[in-house]
Amino acid sequence: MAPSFTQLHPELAELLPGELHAFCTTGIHQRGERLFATGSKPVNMFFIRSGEVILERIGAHGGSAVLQRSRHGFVGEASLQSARYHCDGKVIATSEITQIPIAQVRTAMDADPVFASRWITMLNREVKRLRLQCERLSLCRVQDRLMHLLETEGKSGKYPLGSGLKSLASELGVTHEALYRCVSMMERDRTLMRDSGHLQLVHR
Amino acid sequence: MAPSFTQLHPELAELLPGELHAFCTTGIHQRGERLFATGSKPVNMFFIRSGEVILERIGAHGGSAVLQRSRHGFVGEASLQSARYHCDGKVIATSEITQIPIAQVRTAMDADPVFASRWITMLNREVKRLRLQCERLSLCRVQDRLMHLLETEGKSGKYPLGSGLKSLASELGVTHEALYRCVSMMERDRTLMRDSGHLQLVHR
DNA sequence: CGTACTTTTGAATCGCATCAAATCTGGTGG
DNA sequence: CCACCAGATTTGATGCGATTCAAAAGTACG
Repeated sequence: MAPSFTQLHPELAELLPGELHAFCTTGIHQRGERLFATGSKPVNMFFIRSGEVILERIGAHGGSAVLQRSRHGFVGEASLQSARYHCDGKVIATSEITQIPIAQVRTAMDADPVFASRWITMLNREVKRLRLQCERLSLCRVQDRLMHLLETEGKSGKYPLGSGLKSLASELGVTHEALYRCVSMMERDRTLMRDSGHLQLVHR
Repeated sequence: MAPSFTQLHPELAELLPGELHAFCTTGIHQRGERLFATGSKPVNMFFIRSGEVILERIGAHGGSAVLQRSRHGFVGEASLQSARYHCDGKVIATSEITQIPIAQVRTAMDADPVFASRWITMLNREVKRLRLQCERLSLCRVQDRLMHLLETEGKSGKYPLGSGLKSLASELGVTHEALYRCVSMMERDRTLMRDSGHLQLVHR
C-alpha cells in the first residue's frame, strides 16, 4: 500500500470539511489484505473508491458470515465511537481506498455542526440500506432474494457485479452453487440477462 | 391515544436536550394501531417505553416482511431527514409511546453539537444491531438463528419474549411452526429453558 | 505451464415452508 | 358466570428448494 496524495473522491470531499482533507491518504490495496481485525482498536475509517471490501464476522463455531459487502463508500464508519472493531474488514479485490484518521474526524465533528449533520444523513442512509438487506435475507427462496436485490439496489434492474457471482452469493446469504443455478435458470426463463459484469432484470 | 405529561423515560431524557422535553407527548397505543404508513410524510418520531412495535414493508407481491421488531427505544429515527416513510410502523401489543416532533429535533440538532454527537452514537448502535441482524438472517438453520439471537441480544443467554414466539418467528425470518418445533426440540435437548416470557440458553 | 480461484453441473440429503387441523388462551358480551 | 371468539400454540404430513459433497471445466496471473 503506497499512500499518495490523489484528489479525494468528490463524494468524500463534499462530506468532509476542508481541514480534514489533508489527513486523508489514498492507496491501492490488494486482495487478501485486512484493513482491520476484530478486537483491534479503531484508528482509521475507510472509504472505498473502487474495488471490493467485505465486513466479516468469524463465529464461535468457526463459520464465517459476511455482514456487508461494499464496492463504494464507507467501511467501518460505525467505529467512530467504538473502542473495538466487532468484525474483520477484508479486501477481496484490488481496491483504491482512502484512510481517514478517526480522532481527527471526531474533533472536526464536535466543532462543525454542518459536518455532523451531513454525517447523520449518511448514517440514516446506511440504516435504511441495512433494513433493506434484512428484508432481503428474510426471503426464503434464492430467486426472491436476487430479485429483491436487483429491484432495490440496482438502477432500473441493472446491477453491477463486483468480483463475480461467488461474492454476491455470500452477500445474499446463500451458497454459490444455489446462486449459479438460480441465475442460469432465470436466464433460460428470459427473466434475467447477464453481460460482462452486470445483471439486468428483464420485466415482462 | 390520550397524550399526557408523564415524566420522560430516563434514556430519552438524557438523549434529548432540555428544550425538547416540552414537545414530547406520551400516550398508550393499542394493538393494531399504525404509528405511520409507507409513503406518508414523517412528522413525529417515536420512542417506545414499553409494549411492542414492528416496522413492516409490504412487498409488490403482497407478502409482508418485518424489518424490525422493537420493544424499547426509537422507531422511525431514520426518518429524521426523509421526505417519506419507507415502511409501516405497527403496534402489535399495547404500548406506551412517546412522540417527538421531527422538526423540533432537527432544529435543536443544528444548534446543539453535543446533542448531534449523542444522536450519532445512537445511530452507530443501530447500525451495529442491524449488521448483527443481517448476520443472523444469513444463517441457514432455525436453531442457529435462535442461538445467535440469544447470544448477541440476550443477557448471558437470557432473552425476554415480547408478545410470544409468533412475533419472534417473524423477526427471525422463519415460520412460527418452525420456531415452535425448534424451541420444543431444544427444550427436550436441555439446551434451552422457557419460563414465563423468557428464553434462557443453557450452556453445557 | 502451473497454480489458485471461479464457474458449472450432478446427485443425495436435510430442513423448512406449506397446508391442515386440533388445542389452548385471554378477553368480550350476553 | 358461561358461551364465544380471535389469536396463539402445538402437532402432523408432504413437497420443494437449498445445502452439502463431489468433480470437472474454465480463467486469470505470475
